Amino acid sequence: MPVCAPQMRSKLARCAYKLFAKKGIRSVNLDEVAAAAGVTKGSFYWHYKSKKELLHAACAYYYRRWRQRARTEIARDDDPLKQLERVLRFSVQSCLFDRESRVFTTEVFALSLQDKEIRAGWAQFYDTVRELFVGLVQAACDNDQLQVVDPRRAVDWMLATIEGIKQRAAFEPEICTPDQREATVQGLLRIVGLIDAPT
Amino acid sequence: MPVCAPQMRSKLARCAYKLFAKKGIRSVNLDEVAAAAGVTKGSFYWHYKSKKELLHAACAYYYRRWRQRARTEIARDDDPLKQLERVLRFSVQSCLFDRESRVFTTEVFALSLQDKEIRAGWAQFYDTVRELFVGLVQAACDNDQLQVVDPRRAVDWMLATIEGIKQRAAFEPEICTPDQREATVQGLLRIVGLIDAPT
DNA sequence: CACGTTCCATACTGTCCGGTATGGTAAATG
DNA sequence: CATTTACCATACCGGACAGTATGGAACGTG
Repeated sequence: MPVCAPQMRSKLARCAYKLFAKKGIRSVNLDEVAAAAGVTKGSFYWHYKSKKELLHAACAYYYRRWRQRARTEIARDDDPLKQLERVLRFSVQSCLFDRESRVFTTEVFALSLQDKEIRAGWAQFYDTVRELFVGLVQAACDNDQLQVVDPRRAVDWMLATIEGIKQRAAFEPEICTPDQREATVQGLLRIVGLIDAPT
Repeated sequence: MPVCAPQMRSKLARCAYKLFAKKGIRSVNLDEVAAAAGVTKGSFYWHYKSKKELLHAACAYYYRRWRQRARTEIARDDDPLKQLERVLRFSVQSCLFDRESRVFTTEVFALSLQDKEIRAGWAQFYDTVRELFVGLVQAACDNDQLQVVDPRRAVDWMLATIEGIKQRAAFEPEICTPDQREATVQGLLRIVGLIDAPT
């Protein structure tokens, strides 16, 4: 008995992510997803029990990939501040230039407002991202490259701004240039340093 | 021949907004909207030619109301900086405490990624909001209450952060307190002052 | 009062699509 | 070789829902 279910299962998740990120989740039907993975809907339902389960898998795929890329960026440098800057640059890069990522996250976020499980998954992802950034800021502080009293607070502000920039990028393609990206990274670093002054 | 079409037309838009903002646009059908306005789908189609046209009307309703409220806040004070603070407080208040507004704007934004007209409407609204804030910042500068070299740039950052806070509020109800609101307003003012330092 | 116009209701159609029922084929197993 | 299991295809079902067809009541107008 052949055992290749894991491959096809993850392939379906990957294809689903691609399609969701291109056309929006609601306007992608399961026939398309199955076709993109080279099978039909009948066999799709052998691997997943519903469209929602597929969406979870697609989210997991996206989350995992984000973390991987962030780790890769961190590994490229030893200096804590540079590491922070690299991950920031990667994040801003995604917001400004990766339309698919924008579409996918926007759709997932919209769905999360109506669906508790989607929301829980997203919240958990947000937490890991935050902890990652907090760790980097903390390290830069320990290394005397940054002075931040409340790293978590500062990171929350920074992440909020990044989300907002992602939205703007959807409407104002003119801000999507490498120069803007660098300016944005520097601005974000300034927010980190600024925001935790006592209110 | 009775002429009350305008009333019912706007009533439908209002009810549509309410429902869209509560349950999400995609999960509201026209029967519901019609019923909420006290009519049936048949007569709905006498007032609107499609669901999309209704959505545009609902957006227009939301946009108009936002501007009205902002104007009201501005009218409450003469001091430019206080005016800015008031509009900021109103914006943050919406993000933190008005779940319906969050749902509606999130859904519209998600749809705007796939639909050119929705996007155009949203972009235009964003522009008016930005100009409003720029005007307030400018006035505060002229009044020597603020020093900002590039108000438009500063406002863009501020608005981005506000959008991000709106997202976080959906996941972290614990940040939705009056204290947090005030801290957020002050933090935003600091961003305005900070961000336009030369890169 | 006849007639057109406005506004509304009822009932229907057509389509999209998630999900299911069912059967087939290839490989592993005893 | 018979049988089971893993994996896939075809064909279908049924519900949800946008949009339409049609008719009726109220009111203004000639």
